[in-house]
Amino acid sequence: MASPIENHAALCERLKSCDVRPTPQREIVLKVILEKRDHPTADEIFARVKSQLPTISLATVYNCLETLVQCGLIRQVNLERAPTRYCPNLHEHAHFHDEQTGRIHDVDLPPELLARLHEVLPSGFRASSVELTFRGSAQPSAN
Amino acid sequence: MASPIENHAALCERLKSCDVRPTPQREIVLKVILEKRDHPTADEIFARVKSQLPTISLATVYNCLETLVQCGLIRQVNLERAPTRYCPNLHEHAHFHDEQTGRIHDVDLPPELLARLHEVLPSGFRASSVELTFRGSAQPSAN
DNA sequence: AGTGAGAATTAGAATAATTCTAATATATAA
DNA sequence: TTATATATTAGAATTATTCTAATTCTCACT
Repeated sequence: MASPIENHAALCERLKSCDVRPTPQREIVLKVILEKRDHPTADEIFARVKSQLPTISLATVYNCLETLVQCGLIRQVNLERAPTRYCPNLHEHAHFHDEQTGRIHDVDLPPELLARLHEVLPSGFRASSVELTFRGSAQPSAN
Repeated sequence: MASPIENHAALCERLKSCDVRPTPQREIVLKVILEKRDHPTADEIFARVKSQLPTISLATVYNCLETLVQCGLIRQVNLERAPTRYCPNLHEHAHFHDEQTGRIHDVDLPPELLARLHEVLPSGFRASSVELTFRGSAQPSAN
């Protein structure tokens, strides 16, 4: 049902393919993010990782997250002034921030719409990434 | 050339029309934001305001900014983990964050594109606001 | 014009996410 | 195996922002 459970070898491969040394810490940080399709904060990730590797420090979690974001294995989501959240979904997508519940939902972005977005840029502007965030409320229609 | 200089009466009117008490502090905070088309941080606003009202405190600047954002007289821009910035431009627009210079540029959004964006939301999702941010570099073509 | 009640301002302390520091441990190439 | 660069660690430091509690102001009503 959920995303496939990444095993040790697969996780190492992912890291190595990005020229990142596969340390146990990085591996577990990546694993806990991939195995749940939510948007945890560094603190939440720290808690999840700690249950499997109790000696890890928060600073390491931050270091690992920075590395993983830099090499594109996870994404970073910044909403308002709230703590940074991390996102396993690498497809092009927007975020919907439900103001009632605080929950974050992924919203798929059709490629052609993404292309349209880039077209609004004045000449001379080249964007390497776009961030799109909706704020509002989601009816619990049939979730 | 720049935006029209708001005088005392006009600024008061703006505030009153939002059911906000027109205090000298709010008036000057609003004024310094309106009179320059950039995206200052609270600290920068504090500095600008202080030269005209040296007794103002940073807490008041934060309070004023919160009030002005809430009543829609200015906008808030959150980029990455950087300090919140404030924006006098109330037209629908996106932000382009130049990674080289750190500068923020406003990018106009055609209303029909804005409408298209709302269409990607699954049924049951109602967005009250959209935030669109590009990150990249801007050629200094003919700025 | 004077007054009272609620609202705004103030200085400084408190908070909280994140980054830094410097010492120790680990991974990998030679 | 060993050297070297890289990663991890605990805790201190930083920094934007919020909170606190005392003071001052604004404005509706006399």
